[in-house]
Amino acid sequence: MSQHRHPGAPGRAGAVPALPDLPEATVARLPEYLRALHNLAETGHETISSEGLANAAGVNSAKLRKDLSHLGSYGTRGVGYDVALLVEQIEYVLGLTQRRAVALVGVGNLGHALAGYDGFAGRGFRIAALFDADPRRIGEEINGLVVRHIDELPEVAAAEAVAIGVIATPAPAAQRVADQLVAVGVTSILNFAPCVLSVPEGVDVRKVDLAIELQILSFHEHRKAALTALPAAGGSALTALPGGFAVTESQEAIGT
Amino acid sequence: MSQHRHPGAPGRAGAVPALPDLPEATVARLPEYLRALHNLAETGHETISSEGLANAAGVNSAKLRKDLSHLGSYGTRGVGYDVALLVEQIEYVLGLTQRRAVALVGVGNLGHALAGYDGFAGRGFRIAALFDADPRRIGEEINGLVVRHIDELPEVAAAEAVAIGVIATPAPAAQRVADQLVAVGVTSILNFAPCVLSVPEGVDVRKVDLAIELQILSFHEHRKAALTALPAAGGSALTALPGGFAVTESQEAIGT
DNA sequence: CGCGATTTGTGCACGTCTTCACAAGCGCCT
DNA sequence: AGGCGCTTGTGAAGACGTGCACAAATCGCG
Repeated sequence: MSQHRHPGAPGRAGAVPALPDLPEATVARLPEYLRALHNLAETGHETISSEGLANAAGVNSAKLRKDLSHLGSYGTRGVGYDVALLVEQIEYVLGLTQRRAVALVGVGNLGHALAGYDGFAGRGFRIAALFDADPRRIGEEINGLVVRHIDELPEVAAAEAVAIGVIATPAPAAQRVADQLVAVGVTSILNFAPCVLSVPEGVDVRKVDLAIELQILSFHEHRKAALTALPAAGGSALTALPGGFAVTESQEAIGT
Repeated sequence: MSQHRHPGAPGRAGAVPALPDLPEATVARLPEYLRALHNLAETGHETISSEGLANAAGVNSAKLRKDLSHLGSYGTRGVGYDVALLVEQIEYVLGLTQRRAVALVGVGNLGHALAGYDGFAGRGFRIAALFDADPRRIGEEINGLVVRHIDELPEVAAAEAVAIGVIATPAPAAQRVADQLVAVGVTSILNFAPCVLSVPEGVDVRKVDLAIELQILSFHEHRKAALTALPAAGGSALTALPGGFAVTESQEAIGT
């Protein structure tokens, strides 16, 4: 490789290929690749093939190569990818070269856990402040941070340059909190409340709903049970049949 | 509608249209529709148009109609959907007519929060048991459940008919736990540990990684900053340009 | 009873994502 | 130096998901 010195380095090196606009599906996978690469780096690998990285990240190797090709050509044919270089590239593209400040709103059950979760610091983020609306929670200290009242958001957000807001409140409070976050200039929100947020254009919202994940699993569980209960039936016959297949319900303990 | 009485009712009614195989994207949205429908039912709506439900669920109305059409025709033209009927249908398809037993492994920071989260009970699930490997945690009571040692998993899983496992352990322990869950017949796993699990075919794994969600947001944040910093530049010029656009980094507090 | 307003269900076209398969490139060994 | 094996990067094809736009169906009203 002719160019072994940071083709698109984050820091001061001039030649940044700016941001290619990546397919959204690719963006969603990059963090997984990054995690896998960090693991590989710790276990002493200096280079890794697409096959190897794909396995570590749980994806198809062709997909991985296409994903990485969108960032530019950082692999070497016959050898693989330089782990350190790739880490640097992905971190740059994801905007992780600076530690982003996160404001966490809602210090209930889940909020507590998030505030105490140490997985953030190691992955490019810093919880800058905790907020809640319940007076009884104000002043409480969690993991070295004091819980402040949500009305103090404007001052704190400005002082800490908060870029990302995390909502861990009950659903009824979430929209109001979202509005407050948007009002202080936050343009990215991670929403744990089970409700839809409406935000102005330009603000990104990602939603994580634990019950929804379980319900999706439940569907597949239901489906697997139905399939094992009707081993030979060829599908087509099932579509509109009125004859009762009440069986599908009873079968719960699966293959075992 | 000629057939207004539960065309594919869950319970004892015979004529179940079995499970149509839904597109995965549709399955992922059904829980959101379900939540919205429950809200609507509580606010007294008996019927709802695709437009109304789509708004409540945060999706396009055509998409919603197409999704629902996969379950069969449960709407009335000129009127809309019967809320109660639709709830029943979706709950049936998702396999929520029975309360599924969930085993939660790992009662650390996050596990504690999940164990205390009351959003599960109302949405079709029942946390049947808590497990951990740390002897200091065994015996602790959370939300009315006692933490047991992971080695007791086989007995408990059998007694409680556990169908779904939730892994909230640190990453290094996750694969081992997954193996143990699979060994006792669990075929659906929700994984909060930041690592890839390998499981036999037929076992479904869904992953939730908080840091990944933040990193995806970070990317968009990075991109938005880059765009506002280069308002007029027409994209094409940026692709390979060596001239330094170091600006892209500094711009943090967005629009506002 | 018929008509118009309303809303569902869907055919179609388009864009995105995935996967295969292979040429081009690279390093190593002889 | 040359050839061989390995791995990347990508063209092309197919699967999948989305959204428009409209025909078909239903209700309510005159």
